[in-house]
This record gives sequence, structure tokens and C-alpha cells, in this order.
Amino acid sequence: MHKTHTCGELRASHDGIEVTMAGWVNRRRDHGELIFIDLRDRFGLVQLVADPEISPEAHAALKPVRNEWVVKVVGVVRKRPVDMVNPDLSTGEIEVEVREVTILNPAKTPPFLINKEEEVDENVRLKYRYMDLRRPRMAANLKLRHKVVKFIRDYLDEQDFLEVETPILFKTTPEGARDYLVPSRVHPGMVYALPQSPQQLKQMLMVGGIERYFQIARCFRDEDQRGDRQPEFTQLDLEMSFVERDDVMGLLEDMYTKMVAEVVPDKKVLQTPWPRLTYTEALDRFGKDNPDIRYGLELVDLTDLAPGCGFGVFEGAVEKGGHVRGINAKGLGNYSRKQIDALTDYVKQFKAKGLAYIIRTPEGEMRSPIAKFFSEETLAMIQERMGAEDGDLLLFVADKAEIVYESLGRLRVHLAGELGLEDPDVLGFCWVIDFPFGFWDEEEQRWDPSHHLFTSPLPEDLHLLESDTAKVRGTQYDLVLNNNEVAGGSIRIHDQEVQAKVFKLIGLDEDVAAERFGHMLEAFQYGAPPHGGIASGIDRLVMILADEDNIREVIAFPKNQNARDVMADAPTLVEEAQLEALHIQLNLPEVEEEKDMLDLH
RNA sequence: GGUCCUGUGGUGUAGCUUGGUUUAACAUGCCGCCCUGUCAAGGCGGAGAUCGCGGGUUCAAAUCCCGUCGGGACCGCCA
Repeated sequence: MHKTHTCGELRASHDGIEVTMAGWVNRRRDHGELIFIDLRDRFGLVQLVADPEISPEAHAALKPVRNEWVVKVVGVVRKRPVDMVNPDLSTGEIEVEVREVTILNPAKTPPFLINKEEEVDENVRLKYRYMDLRRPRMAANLKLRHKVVKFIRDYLDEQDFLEVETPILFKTTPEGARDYLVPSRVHPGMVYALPQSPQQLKQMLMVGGIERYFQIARCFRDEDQRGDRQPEFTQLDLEMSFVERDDVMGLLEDMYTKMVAEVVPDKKVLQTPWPRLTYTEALDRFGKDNPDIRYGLELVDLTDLAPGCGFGVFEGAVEKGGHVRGINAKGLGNYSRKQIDALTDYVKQFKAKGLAYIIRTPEGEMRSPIAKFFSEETLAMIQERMGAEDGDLLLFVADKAEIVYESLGRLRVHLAGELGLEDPDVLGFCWVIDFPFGFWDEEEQRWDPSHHLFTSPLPEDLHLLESDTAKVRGTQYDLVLNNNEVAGGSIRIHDQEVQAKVFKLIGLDEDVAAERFGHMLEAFQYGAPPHGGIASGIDRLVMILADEDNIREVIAFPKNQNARDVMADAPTLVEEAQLEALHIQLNLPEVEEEKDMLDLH
């Protein structure tokens, strides 16, 4: 070992001992004769002092040393005089008097400062990611991520789960997201696909008698990026046999509640046990199936007041079967016309035609372009239902139900941001259950499962599966945390007949189903236990626990929005010989071809 | 595929609206000299940007216009 102690562990009690330390130069303060160096490793910072009267050789050796050089020193721990203690440093009571110096590696001037919290262009950070990882922010995020995963592994191990690895090279399934494909050399023209999730495999493990399985699984989806989406990401994937949905939900709830207490003890879980909302309730109250329950601003249904209310927009929407709903933006009664116009533009992104409003100024005046249409009674009833007081701003959308939910649900989150209602130290976990089993796809003329095609309907709705599909609810459960879906699962179909009916509903021919899922259908004929499970996005979960708003901040080597690795510069063109071995001929769009040719030079 | 935002020394910003006292400013970093108690050390001096790229308008462009490339946010997409 190049070190006897880490840079974070020396205390006053080590006074007088000889130590060997190694790390990176975090900062140097050169007084000419006396040189101070803050030496950094993953465990902390320690002050080295080079005094030419004690060791002229060591002093001379440290003279040329600069930031981020890697050095090893032998020295003696000295307690600092009381007035020179640095209370901001865990090792601030001592310093190390340097006797010998070895330069393990000099370093070029870093592209950005490691020792200073400073916003740096993300492209630069990603190009020099190995430097970025030395900074406290990334180091802390990776440590937190480790702790989360470690807790999960320990907890599930104690609950008799087995961690089983499943293949990365698997079979393409055209359902769901676009697959990443891997061409086969041995089988010309054929491909493997990287798994979008180990869904089928974990169900096969249940047939295999594993009973309790989990995996910290890498998943791949070839879709466009977002702040919370990467082409490859990590899921806690788990599956259990002989369980019902309460068992799976209960397990995850207990595990994450304990995990939060241990890993982020400063954060507070909003409510225990976690609230359970039906899909319908989530939409009615929050406008979305991934609600942020940390604050109010809930949607208020005014649909029943619309007929004959006198305001044509409301009446018309309801006549066409739509809804009228509102939000009381508490305390925004001082909003200007311009600010309200900005809110209107915001909801128009989500296809709302407009945003009606009633202002109650803090002085008790009412201002509204629509109030004049209503009778006194209706106006009073609207305000009463919305709990309106002086100083409030009432906002309304009247439209098709989906548009009302989407626009007000988004507006609610937007307003909460403006009002500063999103407390990062509060974790608003909640379950959303009783999802519709599927949604009718008008274009494709078939049912589209709201979870996936192995999700079992609720047993009590099973008899409606073919007669009244729209009324059937699934066993799906989603775990939502502060506006993010962080887990989703279901009880699976283990009955071939039910599975066959579902395939039919979603428009999968029997022979197509057999080709794609024959292995599963066959397996289910050999004694499949009832089973269910859940998958939880680790990146998203850690992102929230780390107070980051981008998933890239909790991934060591993420890809950018164009799915490029800017450090290694992947993806790249490939040698002709490699393509030949894979029996592949390129058919590039003309413009792309020119661009790629240029890239080669 | 679409909408919006963005690009100025190594890094972070100012300047751009209203073109010309700009020889492009400030902070930090970098280099050199001085300095024995600093911990964001200090003092003095210095180097470093043809303002992403291309074209246009103009007597004159970082600044206005068009195109293009890179980055980001969002929509579509993500069973």
C-alpha cells in the first residue's frame, strides 16, 4: 500500500505518529518558505505542511507540485495550535509535517476546477467525466447510489430473495419500446435484442421455482432522451411466487421506508403507510397518474355546474361530454394580466384552448373576464367549492377529459414550482392502483395494455374481459414519488387461457404470439405458480434522493441527449471487415453518409 | 419529425436590445517574481479569446439578417 492512513481519518489522537499518505493535490498555498498542501482522497482532506527547516528535500520536492498532481508523502502528525485549528475540516485539528515526497504522477492543468463548486458546461463535464467524478457533487451522488443498492441487496437477502443474472443478449419483442439490436455472426441475418427489462426472464424464473428473485438489472430502450431517461438504465427488478398485490406493495413499502431512514435520514416521508390512490382518484385530484402529493392545489370538479351556467365555453365543453375543472392558485391573486397570459400559453402546450380565470385581489376586489356570464348563485358556488378567499387566483379549463386532466395536472406542478411548494426534504411516496386494464387504440383498432401484456386483470373483473373490456381494471400498481414514477409492477397472468384472451384483445395472432412468446406459453403448461413483481428505476430514485433534477448526475458515465458518450465518443463507425463478419451492408441516407465521411478525417 | 432556449480566453460570466471611446471587460484558473502559519492565503507583474462555423447587410458586425453545427429543455416516442 502507498498509504497507512486515508486523508480523512487523522485526528488529534494521532499526534506524533509517522504516517504515509497518498492522494491528489486539492490546493496549495505557497508562502515561499512554508508550503501548505491540502491532500485529497475519496475519504477527505488533510493539510500537509512543508517546512524547509525540518526537511529541505521535502520542501524542494513539493515546490513544483500543482493541483491534481498525485503525490505520496511520509510525515509526522502534529496537533495544530488552538488558533490554527480549521473547524471546517474533519482533520482540522492536525496537520502532517512532511519528511519525504514521492511524485507518483504530475497532472496537466485541469479543464475545470476540481476544488470549487462551480457550474461547468455539461458537455465539458462529460468529456472529462473522470475529472468530474473527483468533485464532491459526483462523488457524493455515486456514494449515495452505492448505499441505496447495498441496502436493497442486504434487505432482500434477508427476506430470502436470490439475486439471479439474466441474459443481456436476448430476443426482440416488437411490443413496447424500440429494441437495441445485436447482429449475430453465427446466424446470418438474425439478431439478438438487449432487454428492455428482464420481464419474461423473471417470470420464467418463477416457473423455475426460484420463488423470490431480484436483480439490479441493466435495461435498454432505444428511444429519445429526457432528463429522466437514458438509453441504458438500471432497475431493481423483483418477482415473487404465491403472492397477491398487497404482498408486493407491502414488501417494497417496508424496504424503501427503512432504506430512506438509513440512507437519507434528513429526509422525511410525508405519510405512512403510503397513501393508495386509485387511478381515477389520482386523475380527479391531481390530473395525472404520477402525482406530487407534497402540496395541495388539487383539481376541483365543476362539471355539474356547467349546464345552463351562462358561459358558453363551459356549457359547450360539457355538452360534448367534456369536463370543467379548476385549480385555486392560493395567494396568486396579485398576478398581472401578463403573468396569467404566460400560464395560458403554458396550458396551450397541452392542447387546452384557453385558461379562464377569476382573480380575488388581496383588497377584496374581483376581476374576471368570465364572471359576468354567471349568476350570483353559480359564482358563489364555484368559489365555495374551490375554497376561494381574497388574494386567490382561480383557474379553469373546460375541454375533453384528457385535455382537462393533462393541462391542469401540468399547470398544478408548474404553479407549485412558482409558489415554492416543492419541499426537497419531503418524500411524498404514494401508490396508484386500479389502472384500467387497457386503453382502446383507435388507429390500430385494438386494445393497448396499460402496463404490459402479461399483467393479470383484477380477479373480480375477469368475467368482463371480453364483454366489457373498458371496465376491466388491472392488477398494476405504480409507486410514485414527488411527481416521478419510481416503480411499477403487477400480478402476472399464469393461466394460459387468460393469456390467450389477452393476446387476442391486443390483436396478436395466435401464430405470432406463439413465435414471440412460445417459450413462455409452453413454460406455463408445466406448472406455473401464481406470481407477481415490480421493477423500480434506481437512477430516478437516487436522483430524487440526491436532490438532482437530472438522471445524468447519478450515473458515472451517462450519454447525452443524442445518446452519445462524449468521453469515449461512442457510437462510432465500424471497420468494413467487422460488418462483413456480421453479414451487414450499410444503407445510409445520403446526407448522413457525407457527414460520416467527413467525420472520418 | 417538431417547438423553445443556448454558444464570448482553460472555466464561469459581462458586453448583443439601440452596430462605432472595445485596443472585447470582470472573476477564477495558468505562468513568473516576492513572501514562515495559510486553509477561497496575500502582494506585484505577465500570457491567454479573429466572440461555434459559413454567408449576407453596412463605410464599420461579438452586436443586425440567413444558413449550419454543437449543447440543453420540452412535444411526439418511452408495452
